[in-house]
Amino acid sequence: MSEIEAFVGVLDLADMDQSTLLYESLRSHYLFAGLEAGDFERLADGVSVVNLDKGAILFHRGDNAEFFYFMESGLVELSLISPTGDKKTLEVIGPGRTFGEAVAFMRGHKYPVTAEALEASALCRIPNGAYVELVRSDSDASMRLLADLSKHLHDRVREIEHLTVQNARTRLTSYLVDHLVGEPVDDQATARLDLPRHVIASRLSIQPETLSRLLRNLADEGLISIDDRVVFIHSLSRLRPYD
Amino acid sequence: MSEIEAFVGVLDLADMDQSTLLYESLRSHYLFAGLEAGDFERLADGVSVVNLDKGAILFHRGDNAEFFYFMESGLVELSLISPTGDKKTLEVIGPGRTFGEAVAFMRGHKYPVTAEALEASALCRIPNGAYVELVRSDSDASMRLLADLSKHLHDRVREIEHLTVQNARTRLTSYLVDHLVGEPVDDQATARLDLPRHVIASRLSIQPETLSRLLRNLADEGLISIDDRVVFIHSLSRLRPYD
DNA sequence: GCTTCACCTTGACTCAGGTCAAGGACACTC
DNA sequence: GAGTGTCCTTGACCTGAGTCAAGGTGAAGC
Repeated sequence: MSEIEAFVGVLDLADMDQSTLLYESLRSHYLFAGLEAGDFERLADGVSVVNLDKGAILFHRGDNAEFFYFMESGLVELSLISPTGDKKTLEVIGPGRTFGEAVAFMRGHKYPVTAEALEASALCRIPNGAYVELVRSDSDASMRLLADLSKHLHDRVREIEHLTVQNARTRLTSYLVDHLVGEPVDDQATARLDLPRHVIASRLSIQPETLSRLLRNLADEGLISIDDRVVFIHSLSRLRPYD
Repeated sequence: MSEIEAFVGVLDLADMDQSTLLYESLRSHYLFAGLEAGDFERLADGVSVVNLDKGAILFHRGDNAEFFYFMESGLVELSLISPTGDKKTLEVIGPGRTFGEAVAFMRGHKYPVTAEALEASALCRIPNGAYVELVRSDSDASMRLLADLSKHLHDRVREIEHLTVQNARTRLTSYLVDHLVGEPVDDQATARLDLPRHVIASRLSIQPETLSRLLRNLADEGLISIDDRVVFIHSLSRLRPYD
């Protein structure tokens, strides 16, 4: 499929109201969060929305890299295609994530991968030049960006740690102590489960059934009491023996 | 093993002739290649060479991060270690690569991982402070660092996806096709398991016993043949049916 | 009142992968 | 050549968490 067919539509972000969800989600991404309001406005003027049909190719490996992208909805696959036609999928990008920004920071480069929509998708197309100039010209902004990126990197490392060296029960107790309401008093505290149970389960990478059972176990062991969304922790130190 | 035992020797890079291989290989690394000669010289003045014995710990998770490192020779493993002693290998760094550079920009400046030499290794130790100053004043250098961190971030996200959506067998087959020697011919290929089995197991977040069994299963099913470190893949397409 | 529907819990069963324990294959040293 | 240590494999068994299926509960709508 050619690049032309790929674009179902490209429209100007400048048309959109600043209060739109799209504008807000772009603004809050770590690549943009550290920018001054005025700078972000100017950048947004150059941003377009790209709609892709399923199977559409956004760019090929070797194409000149003039834009990077922020996913609004859908799924885009980044892959390598060997001379023999074999495809190696490197990454699948979902909503809220960006791709191509590493290439943007290296000047005058070509995309090292091919990007194809796995389903109908909507993306923000951000011009490399404008973005990089913005960051380059403001050393404070670039320092903030470096700090943000390192923080994200660190967060991901912690997430990997949760998934590997920790089990489901430990992930749950960590979640509980991360969601305390108010200050702990005398080793006791209260946590609120504001999200629906199945969403919490998903964030902890477990099934809703398992979440339910784990909470019950903790309650049976006398570590917590549960009243609907409110969890009373009888002993913080017994709940998380290490840490 | 204590940090003291770890250092077989630390010597000053400034003593070295600029024509030495070590100087040249550091100079040509991505993060330093674009620096002005004078800037690089000043940075190199603060750089030392560290020699590690096999098994030596370079730093522990939580140690103050005052340096980042460039690998001259050997192998260093970056890992997470749980309170119960379980280890998860995040990355194995070989010659020509750097590690720890992201930490310089993190709050707290603590290493989020533990670094251990898998074999006798030689590294350049680069002071964070000097490098951060350089990056602050040199927008080209900061762009390169941003590109570097973006790539690392994407790697971590990919790892998280592997851990959550894939099972141990799929992670292993992915690992195999990621470590092919030469080009696949006629749907057949050869992979090399260069790392010790227990390190591969840890990278895949499984136990060595499980790795051993999975390899045996694949061999029993006729998908691969194993000869020590070399794995012959009889059919790439059958090995990874989806993808 | 009675439905309906979303959300949660519970029990019974399954299975991938971990744990424990034993032993084989080398490489080193003495 | 015997002894020792490291690395890997194998077998037997165990367990944490997923799956499937059957309710329970409460809110919203009729």
